[in-house]
Amino acid sequence: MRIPNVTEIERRPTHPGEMLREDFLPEFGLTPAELASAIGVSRQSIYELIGERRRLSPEMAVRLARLFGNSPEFWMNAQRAVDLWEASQRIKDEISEIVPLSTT
Amino acid sequence: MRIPNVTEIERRPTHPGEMLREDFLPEFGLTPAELASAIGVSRQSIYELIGERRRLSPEMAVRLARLFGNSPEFWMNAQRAVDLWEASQRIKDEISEIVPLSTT
DNA sequence: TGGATTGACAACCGTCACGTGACATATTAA
DNA sequence: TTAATATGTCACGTGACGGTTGTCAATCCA
Repeated sequence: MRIPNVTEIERRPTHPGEMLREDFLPEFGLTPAELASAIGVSRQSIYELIGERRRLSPEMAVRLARLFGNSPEFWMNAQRAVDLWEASQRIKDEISEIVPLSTT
Repeated sequence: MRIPNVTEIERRPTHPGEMLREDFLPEFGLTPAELASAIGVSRQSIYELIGERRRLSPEMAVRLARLFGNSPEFWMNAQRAVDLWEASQRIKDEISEIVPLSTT
């Protein structure tokens, strides 16, 4: 069974902001404002993130990983999936015109 | 033997532009200009990339993957490593002040 | 020699992460 | 109930950055 490439997935992957809002904040009993002060960013940055109006930056990944005890890569994976999905959607037409180099 | 986290690596990880310049272009016998036209971007975009003056964008990852027959994630991995390394360096002091939540 | 290619530069545009300030609406404490 | 605090959103400004277009000297090559 073939493993689908991320660019082929039909539905938009889970935004890291949703993970934060749905899983991490409830699990650790944190409000957005508390999270913000805990990792040293503005309240607005957190609200933008959990509202999925902002991408998760590498800096934010490092901060969150430090607080929650997981890896920056964990957070970046989620964002990368969204980024690639959106990029693929956006330039779908141009991609199909790129002729893959034959590896023979 | 513990596997080091990317944020702990002392030296800057390999920039995807270096991979392009050192490995892919020679291997496939492509000039930067040829690559640019093959994937539908400006010459300048490629020069900036292989000169490591620009990060590899998700769109670029999708384009390169299509041409070279590998995955967008392959290209994004390289860029992510650089991003996390640079972010960690940049906010090193602030990170050490973030108190990890006890998971007990 | 002369045309095409190369690599670098500047100018410009649009997007975006981030902080600050403000404000109406809860929520909580006295 | 009233005062203080917390919440969620909006607007604004800034700096960084990906991308294109245009230019130009240097180089390659037919």
